[in-house]
Amino acid sequence: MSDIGFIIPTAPQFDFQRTVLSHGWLMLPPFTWDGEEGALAYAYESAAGNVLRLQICGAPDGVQAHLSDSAPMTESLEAELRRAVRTMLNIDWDLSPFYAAMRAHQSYEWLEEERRGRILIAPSLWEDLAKVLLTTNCSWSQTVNMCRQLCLLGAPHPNIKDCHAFPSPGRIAAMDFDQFAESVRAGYRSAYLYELAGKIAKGEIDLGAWLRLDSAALFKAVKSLKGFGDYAAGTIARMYGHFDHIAIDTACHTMFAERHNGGVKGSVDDIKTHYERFGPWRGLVMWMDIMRHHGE
DNA sequence: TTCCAGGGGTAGA
DNA sequence: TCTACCCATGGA
Repeated sequence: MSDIGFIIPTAPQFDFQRTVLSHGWLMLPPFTWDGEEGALAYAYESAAGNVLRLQICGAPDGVQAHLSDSAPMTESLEAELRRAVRTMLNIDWDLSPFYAAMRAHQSYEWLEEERRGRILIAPSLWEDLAKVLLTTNCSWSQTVNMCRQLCLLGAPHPNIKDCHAFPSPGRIAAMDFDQFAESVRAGYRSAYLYELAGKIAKGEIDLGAWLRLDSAALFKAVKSLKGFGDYAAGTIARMYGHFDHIAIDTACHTMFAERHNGGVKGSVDDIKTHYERFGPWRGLVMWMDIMRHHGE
């Protein structure tokens, strides 16, 4: 038990900042990112129903986490928070086989050198599903806006203004649909989101079981949800450690055209064919290509 | 005004 | 399986 939080040791290949910056998730509440301090914060709703502001920073040979709102840290809460941090940063991924496989390919040395490949996710699959749905068929700025509005429906922090946890499925399911849709302003996506929340709340979907599925089964399960197609299922699969699908969206098309296809837009089959050479790592290589391309 | 963004559902061939 | 057409929203 400690008021200053705890440290989770990490393997040498782990890079906190690279993980946080692995995609746009750090911009979506209840995450906030302080780039100058290198601190990631997350409004976390504990199993006991308390909303806490969890702050996570890089530390020598590990990551350090603490509650920035002086909330008391009990032993069981610390265990819960440790699990959440491990999940969010995908700390338990072993990327050694990925780096080893990529040594056979030219122009990808930077992956291992820069310890890239680890991806930031939410503490719950429900939250990631909801967020991925909010990336479909809209600009990124709209995704951020919709997510912000969605989060306002979550349980509020007791003494930090405008700080809410991500809304639980039950919290959404308990709302009137029209009120929900008017709050989130997610267009036709609102119905898909509301339906998903309802199914989880009623126990018709067990996302805990989904976490134990293999790549093909998880992909299929996500695609069975309304509003989730190849892109969304591939994105979720990638975030949960399965890289044998390519999540093709406009960002992928743009990157592929400019980086691999002489500025000409390629077909979906062109893209799939190009990445086949990376076998089970193809989905991760494609995403790293996007991130690399984006950073240039 | 039209187009489009980290797409996807559906009807009809 | 493939193709149109439709879907709410907000910024350009």
